[in-house]
Amino acid sequence: MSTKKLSITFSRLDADLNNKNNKISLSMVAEAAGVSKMTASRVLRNEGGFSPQTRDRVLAEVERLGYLPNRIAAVFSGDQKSTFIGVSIPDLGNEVFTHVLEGIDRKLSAFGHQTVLGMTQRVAGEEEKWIGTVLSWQPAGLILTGVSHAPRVQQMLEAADLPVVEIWELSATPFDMCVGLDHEASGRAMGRYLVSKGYKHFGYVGTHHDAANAAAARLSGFGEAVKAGEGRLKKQLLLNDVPGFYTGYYGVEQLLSSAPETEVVFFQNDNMAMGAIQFCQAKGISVPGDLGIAGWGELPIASVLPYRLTTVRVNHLRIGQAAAEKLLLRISGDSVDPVTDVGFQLIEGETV
Amino acid sequence: MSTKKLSITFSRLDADLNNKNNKISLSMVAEAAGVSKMTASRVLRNEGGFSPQTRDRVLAEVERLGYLPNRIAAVFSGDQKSTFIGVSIPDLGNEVFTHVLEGIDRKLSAFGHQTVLGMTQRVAGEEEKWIGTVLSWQPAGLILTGVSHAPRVQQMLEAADLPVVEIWELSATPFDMCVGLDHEASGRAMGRYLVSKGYKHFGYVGTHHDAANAAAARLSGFGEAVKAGEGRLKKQLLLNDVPGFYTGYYGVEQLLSSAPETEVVFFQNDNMAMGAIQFCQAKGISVPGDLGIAGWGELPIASVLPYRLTTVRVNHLRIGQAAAEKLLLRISGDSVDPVTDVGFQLIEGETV
DNA sequence: ATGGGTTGAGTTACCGGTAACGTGCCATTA
DNA sequence: TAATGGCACGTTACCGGTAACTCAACCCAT
Repeated sequence: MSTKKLSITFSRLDADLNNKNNKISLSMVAEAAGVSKMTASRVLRNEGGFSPQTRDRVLAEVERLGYLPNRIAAVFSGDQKSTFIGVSIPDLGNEVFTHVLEGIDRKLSAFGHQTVLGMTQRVAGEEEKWIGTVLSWQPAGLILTGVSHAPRVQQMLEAADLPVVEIWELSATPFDMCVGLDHEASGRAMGRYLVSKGYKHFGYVGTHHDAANAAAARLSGFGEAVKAGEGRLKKQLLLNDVPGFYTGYYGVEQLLSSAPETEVVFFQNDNMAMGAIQFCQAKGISVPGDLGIAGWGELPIASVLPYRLTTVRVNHLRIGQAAAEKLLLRISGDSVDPVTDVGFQLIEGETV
Repeated sequence: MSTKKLSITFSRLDADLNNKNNKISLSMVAEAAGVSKMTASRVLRNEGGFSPQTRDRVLAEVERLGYLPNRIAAVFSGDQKSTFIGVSIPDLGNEVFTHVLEGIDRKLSAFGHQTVLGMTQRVAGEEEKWIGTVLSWQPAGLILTGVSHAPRVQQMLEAADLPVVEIWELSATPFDMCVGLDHEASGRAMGRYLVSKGYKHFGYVGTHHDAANAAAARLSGFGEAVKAGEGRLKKQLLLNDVPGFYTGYYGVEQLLSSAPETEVVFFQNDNMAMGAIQFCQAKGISVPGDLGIAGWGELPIASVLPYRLTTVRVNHLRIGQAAAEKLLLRISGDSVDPVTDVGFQLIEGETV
């Protein structure tokens, strides 16, 4: 009996004096409720092994003291994994990825996970650095944009041994799991469609920025289809700038001045295509009469046009959701189909 | 000497057998390098108190074993704060906030912090729940959108005792710090401008969604200016939908059918204004001849129009950057001006 | 030769939780 | 009645680092 009292006294000192911050800890709650912190822990995790009265006393003290659990400590002690999911996307300026991100975060947060953002690929080597940092926080999983990573990234991911979803591009041999679409096929589809429309002289305007690999794959598929259709891809313009309205505007201007015989231009994305349309309006070039214009990615913004933009529809939100779903399934131990192809859809608009 | 060997042997057992995951821990590195883990810790933090030879041996083992530090443990042991910054924004669908977020993340990541995303305000009470969760991760600071929070949120923030920046709206008495603009003044400015253009019959179309308080403040300022200018704000339409093209399109249709005498409409944002312009084009209503249209927020997308949209320019990126800067300053202990007004600028376009 | 400061370590205790195990107490049951 | 078992807790040890302290060796000045 006397030992017990001594123990309580010590516990009080421990709980009240030793916390550096003035935060309420579990032992303080436990002490206030007159139980051991293990019992308090059991109550909070609803693990069983306590009486209703004890439960009520503990919960009352939690409420009264405004106790907030320290998840850092819990992770540290427990299963060694946090509820963080690291999500790396190249850029938020690109509207496409904001939709992907939204899809991801909606799904993740619904299941008690937190998105830790990483805007990488603006600078080379940034992804590698970011992955190192985020791994040091013991995340439950990662979602990475793109399928090509630095060799050291591969190593780190293997060592970390956690679920990883690569999104945007598709890979037959993903590192772990993969959600995206066949960009090359989408470019090919657009190429074939434009060939079928009778065009002979093709142009392409894109950038070096962005998820460049995916765009390059689209261009490759496009070029292939054009060649197969006896057309000529006269000019491929790759600007060193972000893909947006302005790059589209000036890109098409530049392309037309060096290859005026171009009949139709395929753009890296809808934003650029719309910049081009604005250029044509400003210069009195009729679309599609004088010049055909095709975009990629079907942004809702394109609906501002009085006519429908010819483009490729991709369900961005679904990419994000599917990626998050795969990750959650893997985390909960279910077996998961490693590759999901969300596909694409050619939108036959009125600009070609 | 024999004691030391024993200690090493024990340490090996400890390091190799006791780690649940197969991860490399600091003690394993230390053991491999033949030093204590404290020394290894000193080397890794470059804290001094070790010889160059020891340093090299430790770093070599770090490299060889692919050691990744466990920040969770470090935070737990050390100063009890992580490098996480919780960022709550209402919605990524709204392009405005993606720019804010980009500004935040760029700045934060440059200083070694991680953005933990929270998409709240879609559902009431969501913010409160999110704050509880994110606080349990011992973040270094928070950035919250909006200045009105649930009472429990106030309590939790006070208890957590960390830097908080409220963004978007301005508050004379912020919880801690504040970056934004005077939405009411911006609405008033637009109202005055439209009055000065000779309009008498005004309309407004917005939504209940979104950072509703800010939009409501704009409407309030707008209505005040209209009244002061002897104009009449005939119709205020508040839709229960997300503010975007479609809501703009159908909103203006609905407004005109119930108040056809309206001469000019102020929209909650540029997206809606552009939807309205599309409606007008489709219906043969001349802008600004038959109907004036004004937006808010100056989205780059508005540059697609052959004429410039009358709107209010806000430097979204700068809001994010300024918020991040304030937070970083506070974290590093500097004194910070609690309120930053990023201002706004009326863009006199060609749509009124 | 002695004392004091510096240098390069090692030792101990602890952060706030949780897993694993131990321990009274009471109700059953053989 | 004694053995048994389950319930409601308490104890201990530990996660992977770091702060604070200790300690031996060495250098230099007295």
